[in-house]
Amino acid sequence: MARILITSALPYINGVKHLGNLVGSQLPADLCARYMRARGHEVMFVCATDEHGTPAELAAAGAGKPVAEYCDEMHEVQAGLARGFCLSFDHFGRSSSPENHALTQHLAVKLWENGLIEIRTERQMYSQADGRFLPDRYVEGICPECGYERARGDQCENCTRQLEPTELIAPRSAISGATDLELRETKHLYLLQSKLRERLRAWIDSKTDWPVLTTSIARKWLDDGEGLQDRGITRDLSWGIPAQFPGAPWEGMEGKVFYVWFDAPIEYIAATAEWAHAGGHGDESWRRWWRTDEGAQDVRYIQFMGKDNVPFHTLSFPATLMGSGEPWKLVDYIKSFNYLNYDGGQFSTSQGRGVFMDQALSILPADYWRWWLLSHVPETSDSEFTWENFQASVNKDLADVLGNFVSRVTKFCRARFGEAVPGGGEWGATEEALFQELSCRLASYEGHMDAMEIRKAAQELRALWAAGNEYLQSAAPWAAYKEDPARAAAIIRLALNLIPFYAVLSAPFIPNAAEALQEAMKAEGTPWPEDLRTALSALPPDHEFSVPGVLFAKISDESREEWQQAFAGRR
RNA sequence: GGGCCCGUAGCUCAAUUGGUCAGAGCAGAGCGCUCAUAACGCUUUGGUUGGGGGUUCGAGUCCCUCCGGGCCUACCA
Repeated sequence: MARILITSALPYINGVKHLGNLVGSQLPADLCARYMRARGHEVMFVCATDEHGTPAELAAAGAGKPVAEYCDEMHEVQAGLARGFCLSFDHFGRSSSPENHALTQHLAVKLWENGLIEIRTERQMYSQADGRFLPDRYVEGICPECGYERARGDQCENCTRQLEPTELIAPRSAISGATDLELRETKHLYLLQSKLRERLRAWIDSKTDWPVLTTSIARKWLDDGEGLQDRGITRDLSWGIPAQFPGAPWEGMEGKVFYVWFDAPIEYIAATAEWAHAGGHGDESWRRWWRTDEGAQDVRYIQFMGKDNVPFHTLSFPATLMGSGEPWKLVDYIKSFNYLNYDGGQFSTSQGRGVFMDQALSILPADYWRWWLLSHVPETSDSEFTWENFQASVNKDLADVLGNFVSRVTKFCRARFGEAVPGGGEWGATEEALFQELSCRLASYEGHMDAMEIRKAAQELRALWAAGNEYLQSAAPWAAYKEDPARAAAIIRLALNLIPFYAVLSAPFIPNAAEALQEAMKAEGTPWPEDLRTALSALPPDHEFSVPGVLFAKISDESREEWQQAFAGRR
């Protein structure tokens, strides 16, 4: 038994996330957590809402609420959606928690003591009308290069030229449109990542099993131009973790908070502390996951995230932990994902294009989405959601291959033998062939899951389901029943035993359906099949069961077309 | 501008990292079965691997070039 620490990139507090966000971190992380638990490993799976930053403040203002209240509400919304999708977090925390305040300040102080933080003075656009400093991309104006009127302070979308906000002609606030912008001096803490460059490089170089996608992004940042740049880790905002020593002011940092990207990954640790406190456990119970001097030396830590998050997880966050000089657990494996596109384009929050988490659950059960999303997860390149493909996958894989298998077996048994596992008869060569195939495919499934090759695992799982149908076809219990009812009983006994077997194997992908199957077969608590023959004899003769209702209803062409229209986006 | 990734059957994706005839699922065609959600099983059609050039005994895989798509470029998160 191993100890596995799993974190998913934190969903930003600002609004309901779409399916592309879900499949890019939380869902595959949940698959991993469920699988690892099923294999008997001790798992700590944490996630949280990422609540700080300018967009949260603006969204709260837009909703006419204090930002704390807005975050309270949105956290509950996101937590509810996470439950709806059966995301099995041990704890779903908040980056605004007291635990994160304390830990973020603690780490900043350590970095300061180690000479890895310094105060720098810089000049930044300030909008009097908005009463706030504006991040570069919140300043809009005319591009000095091409004359495009809606260029942003970081880059002109039209001619792709990189800009400074001060270069814009007729700059205005993207928030209010105010033009009374002025440059003001402001002081900020900078994390001196450049001093940690060689340590980070050595660490990245040691990760030989990481995908190219991950290491190449990290190396790019390490080596591009003048190498890894120091990074400002504070902002002039009111909502956030105050940039101060624990309980004491930090001279020059009055009224400033830490930058959201400094405190967000620290929340991985803090969320584990939140878990401990919520459960009444002592501090040692979370520290054994995160401190290599307090038990975490044998922990395997896996992070899940979209590719846009890679630089922060390969460089900034490790720099924070390394630079503290304290023995914090660093990530062992990063599983990063590409993007999911929607029907020939991108998901768009602003245009309402694509399916969002709340909408998805309002039209179909979570398992349908989980199966499609996981079996099409953008592992190697961007992938594409189409309604036709979704309908075909759900109908074929879930309804026809798995659902119908359960249906035909249980109904046949009920009609011929009643709702209990029939005894008698012998297993022969046909069953031997099935055992051979199942044991081969099971090993392959486990191999793919261990390596988190999710698409391949899904393919293998489907093949395991299909093997049940193949077996029924070749054993033909309906024919055997006429000549030799005992033989038919033996066949059906094995087929019935396949149902809890499938339930256990499928649970990481489709937990609700798996549970329904276990319940119907009265086989709750079935363990992972360590020995195939034992597992397929688990339901003994006379064990009662009930015929489950339709496990997966098919998606009709009418529904598909209706949804296709409904989610195509405004305009 | 710079960097990275991708392009394989009508569709969604594989191909043990340069090595047998480029494989699966879906869709299409044919046959079989009748227990089942008109479900299942078997067989089968379909590819000059985006175009062109090169290296090699051998290229989907490496190099060059062109075409098409995507991502990153550090103050959105």
